[in-house]
Amino acid sequence: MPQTQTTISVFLKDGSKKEIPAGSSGLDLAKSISNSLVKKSIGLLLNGESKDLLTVLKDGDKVEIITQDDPSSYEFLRHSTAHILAEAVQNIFKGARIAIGPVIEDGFYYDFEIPNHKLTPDDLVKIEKEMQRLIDEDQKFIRVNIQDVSKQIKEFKSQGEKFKAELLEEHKNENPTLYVLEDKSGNPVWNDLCRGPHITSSKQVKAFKLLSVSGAYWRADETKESLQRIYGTSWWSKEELDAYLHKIEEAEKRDHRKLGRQMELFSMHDETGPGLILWHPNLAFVRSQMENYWRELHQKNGYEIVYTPHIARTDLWNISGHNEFYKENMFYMNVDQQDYVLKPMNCPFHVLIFKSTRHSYRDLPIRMAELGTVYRYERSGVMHGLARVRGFTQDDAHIFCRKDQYVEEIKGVIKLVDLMYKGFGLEYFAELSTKPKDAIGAKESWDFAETGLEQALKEYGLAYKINPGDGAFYGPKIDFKLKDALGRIWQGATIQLDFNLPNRFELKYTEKDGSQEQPVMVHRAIYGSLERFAALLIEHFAGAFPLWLSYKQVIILPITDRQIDYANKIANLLKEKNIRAHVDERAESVNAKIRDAQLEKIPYMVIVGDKEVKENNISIRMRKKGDTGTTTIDKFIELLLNEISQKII
RNA sequence: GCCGAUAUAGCUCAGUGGUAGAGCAACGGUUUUGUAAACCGUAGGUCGUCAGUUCAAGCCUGACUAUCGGCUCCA
Repeated sequence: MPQTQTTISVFLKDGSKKEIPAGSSGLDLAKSISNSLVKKSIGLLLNGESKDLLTVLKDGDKVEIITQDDPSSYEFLRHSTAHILAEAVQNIFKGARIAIGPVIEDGFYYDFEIPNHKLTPDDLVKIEKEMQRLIDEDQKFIRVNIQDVSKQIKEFKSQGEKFKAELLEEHKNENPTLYVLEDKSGNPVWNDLCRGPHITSSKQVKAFKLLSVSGAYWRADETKESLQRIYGTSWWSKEELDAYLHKIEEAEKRDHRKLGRQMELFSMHDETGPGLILWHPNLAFVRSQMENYWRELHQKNGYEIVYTPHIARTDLWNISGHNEFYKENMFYMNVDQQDYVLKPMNCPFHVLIFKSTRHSYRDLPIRMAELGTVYRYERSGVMHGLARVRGFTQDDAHIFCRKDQYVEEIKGVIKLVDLMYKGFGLEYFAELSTKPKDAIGAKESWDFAETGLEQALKEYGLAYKINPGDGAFYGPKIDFKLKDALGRIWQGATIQLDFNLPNRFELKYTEKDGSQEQPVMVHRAIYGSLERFAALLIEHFAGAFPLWLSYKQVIILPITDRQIDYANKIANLLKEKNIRAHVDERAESVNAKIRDAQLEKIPYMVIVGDKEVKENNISIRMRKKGDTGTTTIDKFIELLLNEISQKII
């Protein structure tokens, strides 16, 4: 008699085998393991793919139960919260059409086309209320295979859901599924075309918040429909949500634009125009330290420093191709019936310097560096403090080398990047961007350039990620991303290969055998732009710069004006050692002086009263640690000089 | 550039059509202080710009400019 199989075997995360009744779902599996697991179970990692908890398991499946403790569980939650958002929006705004609603870092968004209504922050409150109502209704997420695709497309179209119809048409051969939300009595109340996976019930959404509204385009294409986007976040508990909101607040406090005003770092003015920065003394000092450090390391590492003008005749940009390919980003001017361009890049000038003498193979590599200020027309909506501006200074350099030197040169740049970032205590990681679709240049050039970059990364031993198709049209690149104190990512150094300019300017050098060869040209920047890097430093340190970058390093606070002379004497001793010391001579209480110094984020306060004068010592208060007691002036100077020279963070 | 919001004293913000307000900062005075804010007083504004509606506009309407949240683009 043939036996029907009544049990199946699945393999758990630890590799162990588990027998369960045929037809069991992931939830059944969890139940068979423990009750506490059931409570925390959210979804499955089934044979390496994220799946609903209710997915029916098959014999031989590898199953991992995703619980709330697992970071990937938030994708289930947030994606599902996005669906509830969409349902709520459609309940409130009849005729609203839904586009897409993906999970993003720490949250989600959903795009809508809402005829005749512009969403306001007040609407978010209303929508949140409706979402809460839906959550409380305990709606079930039911996965349904779309059997008849053309029928479903018709249905979407008849409902006006043109975006969903378009998406389904596109994915019709990928076993498309629909997620239906059912109310308590099992009646379908809403659905969305979706691959899933989802949580099982709306009730699992314990803590969510809608954060902002903004504009977006259908398929991120500005020629297509303009949509309204709602951003939100969602967490397993109120505590988690509060912690997240607190983190956002902390980030806002560090915003370099806010600190820029508070700490008198920089300003911008209507009279100068947008995206043009005025560096005030406090930040100008940070910049000069950045520049000095840069100069020192570049000179030590075989770079030669050059200066080039801010404008050049359009002729130059015609040769370089910028006047053709970069036109919409350039500022033009006409003087004495001559056309000039405000430089958007430094490279053509460096190329001209290279070209103005003949080069032997022995001369190479030539590494030419400049802190070059460039101007680029940026569209009006994109400016952002120091991080995105129209005038900025690049720590630019161009390396002209032979093919056989190329990999070593790239390794040299990586080493310099590593060295420079150490001075700021910054973590970073690398990304390799390869040939894009609209690339120019021969395939051999691209292959040479890409394999060379990759080889350099490997030989240097730096981990990297590949971004296929993300290179510049004229060559591949390595990007360095910096991580700040809050874990946020900033664009840092970039290394780019350029086969375009050597061609256009017909660059040559003489080889051993007398033949004329074209040099390889590497374009690189390590800070990227001094403006953006300064923004990063402000936010990373929350304005509390390390000693070597601080404009005011020490402030001396006499307790009464009897100690002013003594305070000035100490200030002079410090100044003799090139330590930037100031005296707060105001007729304020010590508490007020301390508070002001603390708000100014001055690293060291020296407090002197009658006691210190009598004992010829000083009392130190550190910005980070508070009162650290008394010490001698000599010891204090030694401490400071060490901290400065070591660039201690 | 696009979608949406905002623009009041140096800064942060209040002010729903009828004589422009607060706190901090600034300035003057008093206080001489021991580890995050002493006290009193003075001054400071064509309410982003330009037009319109109204007997009357910071407030309503429009255009422009800038900023903010995004999109797109990017160092």
